[in-house]
Amino acid sequence: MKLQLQIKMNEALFIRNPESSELGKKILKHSVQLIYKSGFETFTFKKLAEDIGTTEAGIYRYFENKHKLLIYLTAWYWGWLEFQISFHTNNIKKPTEKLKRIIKLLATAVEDDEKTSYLNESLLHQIIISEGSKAYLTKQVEEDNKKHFFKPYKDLCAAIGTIISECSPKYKYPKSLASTIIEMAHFQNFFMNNLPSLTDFGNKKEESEIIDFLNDLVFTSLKKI
Amino acid sequence: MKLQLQIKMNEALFIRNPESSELGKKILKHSVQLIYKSGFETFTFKKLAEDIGTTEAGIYRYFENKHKLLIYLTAWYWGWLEFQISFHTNNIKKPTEKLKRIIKLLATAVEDDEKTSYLNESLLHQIIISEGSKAYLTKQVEEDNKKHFFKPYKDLCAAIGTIISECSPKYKYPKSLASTIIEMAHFQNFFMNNLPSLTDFGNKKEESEIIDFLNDLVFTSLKKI
DNA sequence: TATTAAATGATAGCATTACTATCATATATA
DNA sequence: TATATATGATAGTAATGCTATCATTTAATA
Repeated sequence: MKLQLQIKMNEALFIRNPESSELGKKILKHSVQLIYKSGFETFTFKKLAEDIGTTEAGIYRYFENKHKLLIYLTAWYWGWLEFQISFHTNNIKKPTEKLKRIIKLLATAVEDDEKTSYLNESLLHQIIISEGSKAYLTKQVEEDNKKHFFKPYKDLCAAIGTIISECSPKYKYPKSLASTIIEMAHFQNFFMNNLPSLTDFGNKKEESEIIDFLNDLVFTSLKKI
Repeated sequence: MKLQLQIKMNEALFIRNPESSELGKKILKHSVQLIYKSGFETFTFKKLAEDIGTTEAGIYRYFENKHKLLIYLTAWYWGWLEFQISFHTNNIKKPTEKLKRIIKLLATAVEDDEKTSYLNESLLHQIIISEGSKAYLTKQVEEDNKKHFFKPYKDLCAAIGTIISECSPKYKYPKSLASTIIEMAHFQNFFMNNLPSLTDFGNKKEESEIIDFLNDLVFTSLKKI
């Protein structure tokens, strides 16, 4: 039996559901590959269409513009990650242990998940690191937020915040610490690989070091209480 | 006597030095205003030219493209901030006290500095919050880094890292903690104002709360040793 | 002061981007 | 078999991201 993981996406993110057709799935798959390869700035629907072997107009039937597509991809990723987290922390009682596993999941390069053949999670993870914050660092953030485009991100953050509070009920900044962990899991990775002098991981360049840093950061903050 | 603060800029960032002429200074001033008002994505040299009352070609004589201009503005800001920090922490002996003042400077909306009439530091600070990371979150980051475009940012980070090490010589992640403080001073501010559920500052929306959070984060990390 | 260099203004042009519209064709469904 | 739906093919348009040219103003220098 092959399980099919379906993440429920906000319908306002697309014009036609890309998961509902072959072309749609190709759009997702190839956009991830293209953005991964050449970055979001140089990514265009024309190049994507050529890559897929369809026409520009064909892409526009699915997504209004590339910004919506980026938000779609990031939202999908956060939804997928929250599932991963709930899966991998299932049956674990100790909140501190839960939090440790979450940090590891956040900071670790994921393997491509067979359950979703049209989205390469490993590449998507890299895209989130380099392009993810561009989804909300815009002037439309308020508008986009009103349409709940960032719900998966906020849900994940809230979930982590709750676990932080379970670890230390008196800790005053569970949500800010949660968003700090999420962002830093990615930023420290980007810095390590691109501007290594901004980190302490320049020599070995191993994710395990980022995990150690985040664990130290989080658990000293929580233990003191 | 009126002091004139001049920040030495990397010459590869511009074609013609914008600080060397009236038009150049107008470009800096108006680009800050325009990017602040409508965001970096919708910002174009054409709009900037219209705003100034010159022509597109005129802008291109100073900056190769808007990305270089953004890097210029961010580099200027980091240089300016490092000066602010060395000024405000001058004569302070205790490294922990230094660090506290730095966190405050990082997280506080600056007042416009009369010393540099052509750059509004207060608006620039907001631009750094919303657009700053776009300067390096690109595919050219390696190339740009080789040209030392991010030196002011890295210098600031290194300086803060050094102070962290003075506070706690055995702390293992001074540079990563430094970049975390810098980034979070800005991200938590952006979140507080735009996606408040990602923070614990949604009610009051005061910078002082971000400062408290960062102080807690940093000094629990350092004290435990 | 005359001469020359440098900076700006004005205009044109061109390839790419970011779309929208239309019509034909293939494919699925009722 | 009729009909809706998805895709393909092509065209077109406004804005973007430049580069080039020439005239004019301003500044530097002989």
